[in-house]
Parts: sequence; structure tokens; C-alpha cells
Amino acid sequence: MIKISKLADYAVIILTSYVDEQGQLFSSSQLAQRTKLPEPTVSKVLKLLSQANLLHSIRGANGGYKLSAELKNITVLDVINAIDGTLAITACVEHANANSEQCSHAGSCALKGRWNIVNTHVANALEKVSLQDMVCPVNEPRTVNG
Amino acid sequence: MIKISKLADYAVIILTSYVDEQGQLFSSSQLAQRTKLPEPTVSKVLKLLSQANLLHSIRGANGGYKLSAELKNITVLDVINAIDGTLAITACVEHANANSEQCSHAGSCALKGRWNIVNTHVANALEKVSLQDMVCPVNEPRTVNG
DNA sequence: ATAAAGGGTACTTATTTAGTGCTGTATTAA
DNA sequence: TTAATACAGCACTAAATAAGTACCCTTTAT
Repeated sequence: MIKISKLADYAVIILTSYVDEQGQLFSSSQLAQRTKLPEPTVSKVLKLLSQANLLHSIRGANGGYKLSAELKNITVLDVINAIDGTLAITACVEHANANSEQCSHAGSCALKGRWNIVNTHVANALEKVSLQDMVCPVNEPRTVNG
Repeated sequence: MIKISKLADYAVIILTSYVDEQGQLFSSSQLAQRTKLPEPTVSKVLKLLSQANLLHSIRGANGGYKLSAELKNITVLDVINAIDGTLAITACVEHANANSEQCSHAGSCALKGRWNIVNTHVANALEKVSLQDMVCPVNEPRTVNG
């Protein structure tokens, strides 16, 4: 199956935990408590998120992390990119970006670069879902395809 | 990164190798030769594809596999489902299907079931791309978002 | 100065995926 | 009816990836 890493899942949980206090500052241990996730893992995720500028970090005593943007302006694609790096489907696509060397079946491979179509479709799909969408309460349902 | 398994990639290579001889019968060793992929692996992929009814298998001497449908009517989603099972994103979604037990953060998890939105979006995206789309020649370019 | 809190790196462990091999079953042809 | 061919299914091994952990460094408020 296609799957998103656990860390990306954690990232969404952590980011959406800000939902009622967007703009507020929380330390990694606070976030670990609030999300009930193990602290070292939370810490790792927070680092990745701040590197990707989804969170703004403040160092030193009384430091912590706060959202760089509102949840409605952060997409699932942003989170996945932050945690797992650029969205890439199959080795061919990865290599196509990294270097121009073709895969071992280059000659016979009619697919060269074709996965990029799929890649783009998936990225577009992920870009349509914001974190706010993922946290919206059950009494405010949301159409899946709209 | 989100990625599709190598086997799914192989499956696409194998299926698209029929492009100019759709409806024809090939044995697994023929397909291995044509695609230049290792035979045991091809064999494994073929079994999965015929279980999913994307290929029709004929047993016995002079047997082999032939396409159950035209390439334009087989989607990337079909292939991924055949090889990797149902598209599932994160453990929450998987468990949500298998049993009704909630994830360990159930109480605090505002995301319960929300990944399904993402799932559906991705599935829709993958359903829009047919194998014929993936094999079309470079001199017949194709818009990515159309 | 010291304590609190983030930053970075490297390592270990666990999980998943890929690859291989063996045995069974169906079909055809001699 | 027997031998050869080819798919079916299962189980095992090995390799790759991801997750989790630990350690030490840097920054900043008190």
C-alpha cells in the first residue's frame, strides 16, 4: 500500500494540537504531554518541522515552538515534504531528480519519467487538504471530493 | 516520502509491455525476457496480477498470461491495489478498516478517521491515470493536470 | 554562572519489502 | 498415460528502510 510514515502522522497530530491556541508557544515536553506521544520522537519531529519552517523555534530558557502559519494555510503536502523529503514515487523518479542516470532497464523502459505524472497528481491531491480540514469537528462534516 | 513499491513498478512495466500486443498470450519466462526483469520476481508479480483479475492466466503447456482488459481501462490504482493491497495511509486508517479499535491516542486524537480524506483524494488521483497514459510516446505529450 | 530548551549527529533496533526456493496442480502432446 | 510445460501457493531468507534512542553542543533567561 501507499503509506505515509508514522513520523508524518505524528507531525500532523502535533501541529493540529495547536488548533485552539494557534500562535501560542509550547516546549517540546509540553507538546509531548499534550499529544501523549514519546518525548524523543516528538523532539525529532519538531526539529524537522522547524527546519521546514512550518514551526518557528525559540531557543533558550522559556523557549519552544510556535506555528509559522495558520493551520488552514498548512497543507498535508507541506507536512509530508517536511518530514519525509520531497514526494517521490519509485526509484526511477527519485533518480530522475538526483542525477540523469537512467534505470537499469533504460533501453526497454517505456515508462521513463512517466511516474512523474502520477507523482504530480498525488501531490496536487495532497495540496488540497489543509491541517484545518483534518481537525474539523465531526459536527461540521466535509465532503470528501469537493 | 510517499512511495510505491518496486513490485508495483515492475507490475506496470510488465503490463505495459503488452502495449503493442494486447490480447496476446505470454508465458512468465517470455515476459521476464521482454522486460529484462528477474524471472522469479516477474512470476510473483504475475500471480498477484492474475489474482486481482488484471491478467487472465492459462495453465498447462503453452499456457501463459494475457490482459483481462485494455491498457486504457486499467488504472494505476488498480495495479497498486493488486500488488500492495488496499491503499491505506497511516496505521489509524488501516485499523479503522480492519477492526473498530481506536489508536492508542484515541481520546486525544482529533484526527480519528481524518486521513481517510487524504486517502480518498490520493485514490482519486491514481484512478485518473491509466496504463495507456503511462506508456504514451514522448512525441505525443500529455498535460499533467488535465 | 546555571538551568532550561532547542540543534545536530550517530547509532541501534524493529519493521517492512524484496527476493528466492520448493512443492503442488493443471493442461497439452506424444 | 506418461512426460513435459507452465501456473499456484506457501514459506523462508536477506536486504533495505524507518523508527526510536542517546549523546553532546549551542542558545538564552534568570
